[in-house]
Amino acid sequence: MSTPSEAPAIGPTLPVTARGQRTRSKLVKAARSEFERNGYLDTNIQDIARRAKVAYGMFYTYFTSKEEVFGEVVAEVRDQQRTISAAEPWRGDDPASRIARANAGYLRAYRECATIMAVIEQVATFSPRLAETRRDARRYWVSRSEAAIARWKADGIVSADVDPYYAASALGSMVDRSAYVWFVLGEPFEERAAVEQLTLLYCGALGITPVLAAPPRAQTPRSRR
Amino acid sequence: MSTPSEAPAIGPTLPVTARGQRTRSKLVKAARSEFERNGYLDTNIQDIARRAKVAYGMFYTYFTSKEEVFGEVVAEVRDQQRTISAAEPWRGDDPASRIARANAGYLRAYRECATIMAVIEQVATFSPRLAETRRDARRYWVSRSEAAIARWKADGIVSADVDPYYAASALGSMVDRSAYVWFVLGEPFEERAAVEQLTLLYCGALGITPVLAAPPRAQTPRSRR
Amino acid sequence: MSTPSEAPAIGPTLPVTARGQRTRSKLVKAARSEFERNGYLDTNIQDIARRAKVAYGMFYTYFTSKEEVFGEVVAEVRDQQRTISAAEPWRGDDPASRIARANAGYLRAYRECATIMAVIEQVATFSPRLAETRRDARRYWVSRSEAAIARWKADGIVSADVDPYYAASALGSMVDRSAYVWFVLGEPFEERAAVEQLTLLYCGALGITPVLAAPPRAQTPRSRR
Amino acid sequence: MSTPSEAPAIGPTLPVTARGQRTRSKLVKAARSEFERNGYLDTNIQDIARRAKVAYGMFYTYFTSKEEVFGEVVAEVRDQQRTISAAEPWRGDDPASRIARANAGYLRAYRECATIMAVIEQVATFSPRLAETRRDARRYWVSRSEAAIARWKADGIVSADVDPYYAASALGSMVDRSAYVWFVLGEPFEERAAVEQLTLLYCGALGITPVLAAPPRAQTPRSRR
DNA sequence: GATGAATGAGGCTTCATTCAT
DNA sequence: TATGAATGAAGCCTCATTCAT
Repeated sequence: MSTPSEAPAIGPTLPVTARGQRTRSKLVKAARSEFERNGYLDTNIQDIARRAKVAYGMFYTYFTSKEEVFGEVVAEVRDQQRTISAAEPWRGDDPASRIARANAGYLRAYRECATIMAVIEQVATFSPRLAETRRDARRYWVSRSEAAIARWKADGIVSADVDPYYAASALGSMVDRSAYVWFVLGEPFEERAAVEQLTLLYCGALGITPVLAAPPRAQTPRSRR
Repeated sequence: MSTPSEAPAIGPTLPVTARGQRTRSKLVKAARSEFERNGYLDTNIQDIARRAKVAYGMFYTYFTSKEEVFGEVVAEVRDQQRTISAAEPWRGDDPASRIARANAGYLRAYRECATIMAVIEQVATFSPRLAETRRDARRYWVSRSEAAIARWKADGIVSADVDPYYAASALGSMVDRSAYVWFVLGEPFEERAAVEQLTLLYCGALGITPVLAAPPRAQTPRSRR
Repeated sequence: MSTPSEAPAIGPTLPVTARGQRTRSKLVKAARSEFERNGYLDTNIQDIARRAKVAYGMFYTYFTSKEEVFGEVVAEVRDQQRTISAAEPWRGDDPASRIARANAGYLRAYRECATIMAVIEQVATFSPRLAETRRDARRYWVSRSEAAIARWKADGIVSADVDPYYAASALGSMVDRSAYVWFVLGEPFEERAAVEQLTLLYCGALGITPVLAAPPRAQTPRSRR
Repeated sequence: MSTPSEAPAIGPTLPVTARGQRTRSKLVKAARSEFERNGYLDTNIQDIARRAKVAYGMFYTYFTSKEEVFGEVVAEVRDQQRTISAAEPWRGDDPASRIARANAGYLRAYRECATIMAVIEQVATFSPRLAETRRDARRYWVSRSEAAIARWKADGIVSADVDPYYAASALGSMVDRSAYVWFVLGEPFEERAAVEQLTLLYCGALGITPVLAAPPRAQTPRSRR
């Protein structure tokens, strides 16, 4: 392994011609497919070029390294997920509704990108650069949750004992890790029930009394074990 | 040569003499150190042998591959953690006390092995074998928690809406991932407060009214960001 | 990494450009030279690349292993030998003439490739694949001889006691092994006399009365110890 | 590979004690078994020691190298074969009977040691030392045959055209190689018929009229092809 | 831009042989 | 003698990256 830390954030040259742009984007697509199929470590440049049906050397015309193209893929994934979770329908303004919507959106977005998420998780364990990126993303939504919780707490909706920072961090970990455990590790679950239970737990943890209409009882998936 | 045939392929054996045992354990220790220092991928056999101050080939006298020593290290870590969390003092028989004790033990054990835990997490992302091991371990404690929650639910201590399986899984993820985020990723936190808040969230999520004596208010760590 | 999965594993391909073709054939030539100089076992990839004046890794661009280039060399040798023995002038249609021509051609072809033949013999002792190839070649010419002998036998030219299969096999062995003993092991002989005597023995064994004009007496080589 | 040429012909020290002798001979026996099972190249010292149930280092107490122990095995094989072929019953004093007896004995001896003979053939292709040994043995029996043929020729029993040296060499090759082809390569044959046909061919080649009683017709083995 | 050949360092593994006990 | 641990050179193969055309 090696994680050069000084490479520019964007490839050698951005393509000028339309043909160049097409080639570059074929490479990104191919890279994503290969990463999804074989993981980061077992994917080599040859594989990517081959799948993109592009000459080997072409890769280095647009990217300086495997890590760089991976960065591109990650950015793409992030956009995709943002779009997906943004598409989650609004459910109401009360905390429970917001939490439910966030959880549903998160799981849905995760599901759509589960395969590549596994790889991102993998790379984050050895690439300082990607780890940093992920940490930044994490901090962003933790601080948003923290702010919301703090607000709710000030409003008396959230239990006074709750520390907004720890709560945001820990409950964020709960949702994020559950998605990984279910979608990536393949532990048994049923998505609708999962969202509902996560929301129930999340609200309960904060001391929020859900305004939800009586939800259907969760069905423990039978296939597990 | 060309056809190894269906060779017996007798791999490395456990050392017979005291000297051999010393050497082998020097290798395991060295391997752990190197893994902790450089991660799994950036550690090579040469490094391990060098640090153990034995000849290169010695490694293969006792292990067949890097993955194999790593397995040994993991087993060692597991034992170490079990010992640590078992040493956590008893706090009471009620659910909240048990939960608090489990969380405290878990975090403490994690803290002691944080560096190698990062590496284990890394390897689990690409080694099916280790991933399997981890999944087994996870299932074990999830099912234990599930059983406890189910019992409490039957006793009316836990909210009727809670599904024991999802709760065990998600709350387990919360604690486990929080430990990773704090100890490995280095996000700011203070252990005592963390235990307390995790417990609070865990209990709240289940709808348990803590029997805890009035706890000191959690201090949001200032150093965070 | 640990699981190459059921990878497509696209091996080396034939070079597309003229330059690549040149390099590839430099490698084959170099391989043959090295095999001839040091034998199969004592030739390593480094040697081949060095002699071809290309980078080490280049070898693996065109071949997967030493065994593979060797196969190429063997094919080349086979072609060369076929060409040589086909060039042997016609001597007549009678059995003795045909036998004489075949023997002369065989020895001549063997002589031209004696050094590499020694290596082929070597590899055939431990490479099942090459052994198979050789066995096939052997079966081919044994069955051709067998057919001829059977024909001659039917025509009353060959003794009735002779079994065509055994005769073809054993006399083939005689010629083949003699070539090895003389050209490879360096036992003393003189080629013209050798051809003549082999033919005499071959014909006599079959009970064929040679139509040959009175041949000059064979000269036992004096240099033999 | 490496074939040190200056090693002493006999191991470091010949064992003095009875126990030492037993150990040494266990090693030779084990070596032979391993060589037979895996060939020379794929047999390592560890295998030999393990099979002999003797400590690894013990090997070097009695032998300086793998090649040396192999030499020992070869000597043993040679003795065994000599014994076997000497046991072949006498058939008469005439050339045909002597030839028949020699061929029968040769094939029988070869059959008994076929597996190790394959290995000896293998090693002879890369070990100058063993090649030398074999060449000596070959020269010995070629010159014996040559002498016999010369005698028969002087007696007018063998055709005047035959050159005793070439005849001895070529017919020796025929028998020797046939044994290899049949016993080692596994080409189809039936031993009794093979001996008979070899003898027929051998005698015919020399122009000897066999005195043999009318032999049963050879049966071409049906399993071939 | 495009192509694919060329480079060579780096890591893994084996195993004959030597040595300490 | 016996034991088995220790040594380290040697070879194999991969692949990220650079270059010539």
